[in-house]
Amino acid sequence: MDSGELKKVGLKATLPRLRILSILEHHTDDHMSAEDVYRALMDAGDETPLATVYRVLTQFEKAGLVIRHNFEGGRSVFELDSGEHHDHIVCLDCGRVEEFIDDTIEARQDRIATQHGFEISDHSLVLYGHCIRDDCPNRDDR
Amino acid sequence: MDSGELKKVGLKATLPRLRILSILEHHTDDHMSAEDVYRALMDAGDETPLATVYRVLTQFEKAGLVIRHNFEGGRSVFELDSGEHHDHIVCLDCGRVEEFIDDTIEARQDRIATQHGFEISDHSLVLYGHCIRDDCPNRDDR
DNA sequence: AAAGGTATTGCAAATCATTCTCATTTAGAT
DNA sequence: ATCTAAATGAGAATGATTTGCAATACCTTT
Repeated sequence: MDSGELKKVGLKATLPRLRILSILEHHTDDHMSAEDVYRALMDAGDETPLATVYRVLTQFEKAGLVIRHNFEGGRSVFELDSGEHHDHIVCLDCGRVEEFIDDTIEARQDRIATQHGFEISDHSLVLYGHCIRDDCPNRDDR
Repeated sequence: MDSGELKKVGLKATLPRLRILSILEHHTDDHMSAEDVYRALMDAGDETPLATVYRVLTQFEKAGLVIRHNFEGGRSVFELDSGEHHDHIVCLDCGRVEEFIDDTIEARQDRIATQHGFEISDHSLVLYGHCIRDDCPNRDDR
């Protein structure tokens, strides 16, 4: 168990925290909602209540272990902070999330912020669209 | 009253809708939450319930009159659709919102979406930072 | 290895933003 | 002026997330 990971950021290595960290590390989809994590715990036989999942995820966020995203639809998704910043493309049909980085865009953003008298501390760029894949239930609506 | 505005997009010109449209048009801050609109109505002496505000704003969104944004913090903000797409810079201290457009970024986004096999339908680019202005209560925290 | 103090958990209830139900009212057509 | 479908008002319902508090588990001290 990587209880060291937790202590390193000043968090006690408790069972719920270790379990949730492990799930975030091993799950196929990097981007999980609190509900997703909760269900993954259940599937693993751990009856950790949803409230604890939220609490732990928020602690992880504060500690810099995870990043919280507010994609469309009101619910938050969390991903382990790999240290490398990136932006996202979200499929509105199947919910698939892809990551990308574009240095030109990054550079432009900084310039724009400066021009407007802002000291930028963070940014969020999310492209929403429809992915062209067989396994995507391309909705006919819209 | 611009009841024509509403009929043009296929909405009956009802009192609540006219009032809310008027508020969106005349308010100093272009970006208002449902709660903001609700309070503005109250201040004007109209006791339109919050539920109606939400309903009307959602109808306006569907009709293309307003755009809904999901900035940080879970709450949605609405702005009249001027027809010209733009992105946002939000000050984390005073909440001020500025708008900008950058053609280079726009073009890059399309390219990235295509490269990833996505047909882009929308995007959201929000820069979060701290603005350097006297009237901004530059918090000492962080 | 056992004890103690404090952070953390579990549970249930609370909160927040937003949506829905349904009876009543109203805009706009006849 | 009348009628009908659509819209509103009021309050309850919902879904996501947070919080209060008593019970429990870490980690340090002995």
